[in-house]
Amino acid sequence: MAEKQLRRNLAVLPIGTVMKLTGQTARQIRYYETQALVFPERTIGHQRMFSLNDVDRLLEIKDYLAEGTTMVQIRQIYQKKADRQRDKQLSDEKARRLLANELLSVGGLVGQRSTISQSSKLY
DNA sequence: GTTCTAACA
DNA sequence: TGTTAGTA
Repeated sequence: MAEKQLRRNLAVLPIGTVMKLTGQTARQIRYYETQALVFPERTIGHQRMFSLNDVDRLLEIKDYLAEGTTMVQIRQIYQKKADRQRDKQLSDEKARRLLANELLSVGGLVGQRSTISQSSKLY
């Protein structure tokens, strides 16, 4: 499941393909990048390479615009979404650290017990 | 031939 | 946002 999501983030599409996929002009697509709505990678020759997720994002933007949503509003929507994802990531990391610490302490106790039992055998 | 940046009769 | 100029 995480592998699929990883592939969707692979930047493999040149702007010409994205134009056909989204029906948007190169001018628009580049403008949306300046608005931090999509984040295409760059080749060594500075050419933009978009991922499948970028295409989805562009299609979403297209719908928002069709509904009359302004660029400012769209930017805020994705900004907040990005913030929520950042917070979730942070809380996930915190949870992992807590779990890791618990496992470590349990392992430590087990180690102590075995040490105790071993030492009790010695007596 | 495609894409990029910058600029505007 | 369109379009064009000069590049890479």
